[in-house]
Amino acid sequence: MYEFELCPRFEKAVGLLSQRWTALILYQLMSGPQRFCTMTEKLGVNGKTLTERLKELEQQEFVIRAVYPETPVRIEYSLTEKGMALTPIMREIEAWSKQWM
Amino acid sequence: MYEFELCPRFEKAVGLLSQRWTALILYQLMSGPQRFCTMTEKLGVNGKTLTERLKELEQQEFVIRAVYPETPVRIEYSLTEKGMALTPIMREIEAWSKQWM
DNA sequence: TAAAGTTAGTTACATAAAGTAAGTAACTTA
DNA sequence: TAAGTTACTTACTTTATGTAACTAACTTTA
Repeated sequence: MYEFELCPRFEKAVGLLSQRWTALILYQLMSGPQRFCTMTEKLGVNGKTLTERLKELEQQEFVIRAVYPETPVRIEYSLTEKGMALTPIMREIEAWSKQWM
Repeated sequence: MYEFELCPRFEKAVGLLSQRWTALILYQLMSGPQRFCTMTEKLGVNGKTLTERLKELEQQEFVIRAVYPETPVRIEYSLTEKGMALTPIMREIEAWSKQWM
């Protein structure tokens, strides 16, 4: 019934960034690999939601999960090339927020 | 209990764009002033949510509401300078989506 | 070697946000 | 005067998110 005249790729990209926490998770990972617990603390996101988001981001190849079988086990999340490519968007948001917020 | 180490302005900006529909509404308005009904049709957003979003965006001075007492009445929403300043962000999202989506 | 600690989650339940569909109000045209 | 248009609002349902306690695997300490 509705006409979707927007570019579907753009809509999909916005849909991704519009999901709560997703943009902040990606931004956080831009400063380097991070562990689960660090991310919950730094972002204030609850564990359940972070689990969901990281799984989605892993499936969509924004994020890689690396397991280091140390003592205790260390699991680190980091950005793929696709994820890294979001950096210019974040830089623009930063620039805008500095000027207008 | 949590440490928020992110720049609060950046967080606020991301929070704005992370709200469902907000980014698409702003993007839609970048192509010029729009009426309520046009926006519901083009975006597929329901009236209640569009009302809420437009009120928020008006309060935060991203959007101006103009009433034209014609027959029938015409109400148009358009971007303020603050709203227009979001264009580079949208352009980056567009560029990214073309390459990676 | 058993208790306590650390890490990365999961589960059950409560609350908040968003969606749907029908309704309202002001006005005009046929 | 009935029907149409526009811009919403309201009541109700569904979905998403949050909280807090729990599990599982492993290690350190007493």
